[in-house]
Amino acid sequence: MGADKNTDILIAHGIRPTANRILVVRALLAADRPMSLTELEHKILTLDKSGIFRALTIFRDNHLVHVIEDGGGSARYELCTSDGEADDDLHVHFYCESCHRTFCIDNVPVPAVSLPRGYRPESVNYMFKGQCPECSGK
Amino acid sequence: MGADKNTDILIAHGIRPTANRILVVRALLAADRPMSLTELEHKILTLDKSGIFRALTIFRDNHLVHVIEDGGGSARYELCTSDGEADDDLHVHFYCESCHRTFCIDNVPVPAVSLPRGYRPESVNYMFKGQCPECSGK
DNA sequence: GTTCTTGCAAAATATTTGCAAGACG
DNA sequence: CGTCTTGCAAATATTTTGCAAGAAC
Repeated sequence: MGADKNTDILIAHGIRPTANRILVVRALLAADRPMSLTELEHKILTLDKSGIFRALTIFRDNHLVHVIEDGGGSARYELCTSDGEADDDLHVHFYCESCHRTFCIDNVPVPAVSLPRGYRPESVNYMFKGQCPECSGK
Repeated sequence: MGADKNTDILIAHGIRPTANRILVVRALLAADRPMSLTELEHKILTLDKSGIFRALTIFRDNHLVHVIEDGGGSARYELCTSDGEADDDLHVHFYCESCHRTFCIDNVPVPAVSLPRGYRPESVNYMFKGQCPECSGK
């Protein structure tokens, strides 16, 4: 194992741990909610958005991040908590239409449904839209 | 009631039935799956995309269409089958990553979950991504 | 005539790619 | 040296708005 936790995460997923990729992993770890490309761009000032995008693309292909579409017209990325390709750490998300943040409802797993014959699902996304606790009280 | 079914749908939702809006309703009715703005633009040649967009915006505000985000980076619209604002006609959707179509899984309703206190959901979206029957066989 | 709607253009936002220079093995 | 990565720019794609002309009430 390497000396750095973020480095280990990358290596464990078969991704070469370059300096930029470690920055992206760190930013995702520090965030407590799924981040959009633009949000990451503002958070990682030393790295161009195309660099972040390419890192995220690799992460997605190597099952290191989930991609979810919120209702705000942009994709969001969050680190997978499970190892491997199972993607079995899925939980419900909530997009607040007032503050435009996307929350993880960590303790609410995505309920399973069975699909008709022939469909081969590879990922699933259960997303609410509405008012978050902070905004619904205002 | 008016003479035309599409006109009636619009009036029933409190939307003035202009010629362009009737065209958009007709296109949505004719499609058997949720349509993106671009798809509708190609289908309705006589109407500019901003006109379609504004019609869809009104439809959404008046609960005549659902908006779902597929995995392909664009929003899709489908007619609500229920009346009123209940939005209780929700079903699961499936986005095919090969042919980039979005399917309604009509006979699979969205399973309910309970959210933590404070969240005020207004809509919900349960979306699979993967291979559709047609593409998974290839 | 006042309000609503339309068409065109263009702004705003988001995503993705080309390419040459540099880093790495 | 050959491959992978980076940074900058720019091309795409999508969504949204401004505004003047026209239609509806």
